[in-house]
Formats: sequence, C-alpha cells, structure tokens
Amino acid sequence: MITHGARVTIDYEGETPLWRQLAEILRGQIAAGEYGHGARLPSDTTLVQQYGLARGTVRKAIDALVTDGLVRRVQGRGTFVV
Amino acid sequence: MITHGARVTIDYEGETPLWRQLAEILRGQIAAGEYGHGARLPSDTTLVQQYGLARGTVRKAIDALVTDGLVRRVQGRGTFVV
DNA sequence: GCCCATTTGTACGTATGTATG
DNA sequence: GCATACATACGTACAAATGGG
Repeated sequence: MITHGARVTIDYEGETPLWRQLAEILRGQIAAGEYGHGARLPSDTTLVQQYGLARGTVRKAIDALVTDGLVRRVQGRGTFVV
Repeated sequence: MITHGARVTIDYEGETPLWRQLAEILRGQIAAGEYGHGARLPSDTTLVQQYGLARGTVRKAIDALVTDGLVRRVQGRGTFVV
C-alpha cells in the first residue's frame, strides 16, 4: 500500500474528499512530532508525487492547515510548522 | 466602468490578485448592506460572467469570506450572508 | 550582480459528482 | 426528471520570491 514513500495512503474510492484525507494525514504527522516547530513540510511537488494527487488538491489540503494556523507558507521557501 | 452588470471593475493589470479584488468588492457590498443578513450572494456562475473571471478564482474569493465567517455556502442552494 | 533551481502564488480551463428545489 | 448551485479533482501555464553558486 506504500506509494512513493507515503506511509499512509489515499483512498480514492471512499467518500472523504482526497484533499481532506491528505490534510488529516499531515495533521497527524505534525501532531506525532514528525514535523516539529519550524520544520519544513514536503513541497507541493513532493506531495503530488508521494500521494498521486493534483497540485490543486495538495494545496487545498494545506490551505486547511494554514487556516487552522498549523502551518505557514512562505513563497520561494516552503511551508513551515508554526 | 460597468461590465456585465458589475458595478465595480477588476483591474487585470494591477498587483492585487484578482481573487482578492473580488473578495474586497463583495466584502464592501455586504458592508454596505447590499446583501443583508441571510441574503443570497450571486452564484459562482453569475460572478464568473459579471467579472470575467474563472470559476476557480471566484471560489477562492468567496473562500476568503467563508474563512472570515462572513458568508456560508450551502451545496445546491447558494452562498448566504451570515 | 547574474543565472538557475526550487517553491509557493495566481489564474485559467475542463469534467464530473452531489445536493437542493 | 430537470435545472440550478456548490464541491471535488484533474490538468496547464506563468509569475514571484528565495537561496545557492
């Protein structure tokens, strides 16, 4: 079930939107301490490759984390855990 | 300045993102009471036609208002002022 | 200062699904 | 059943910012 390094997989058939599934995965990883304070999350492109999603979908997932104040995006640098 | 019924126009050349300009326009109209409490905003499609933007851009603008708690979207019905 | 690779930001278009009335 | 309206997901292209060489 592992796909390109992603430890958790997206369920393309389920009822939960793909962007929400990814958001939950990332949220879980942050909560688990895999990405500590100030750590940089994988880039959009990396997540696209790891989870097999479109960039728009990946960005929508991260948008949710940004709205929750969990991460912060910096153009040209990356997305960082607050 | 009038374009397809839109009272305010989008500046395609300026530095302000189109989605932000539309968000400000709608915010202003709500603040001005053009759309009162419970009123329904124009549909995505209508805004697309009025302002000459892509639907994704229109939705991103409304996303901002939703995040601010200014409006609420209901699938199948519309977007309503909170 | 300049080029280049990386990364996020914006904007477009298309298609299909889901909910409401 | 049908039309309308929002939701999801894909793809593409280019702009802007950052940092390294």
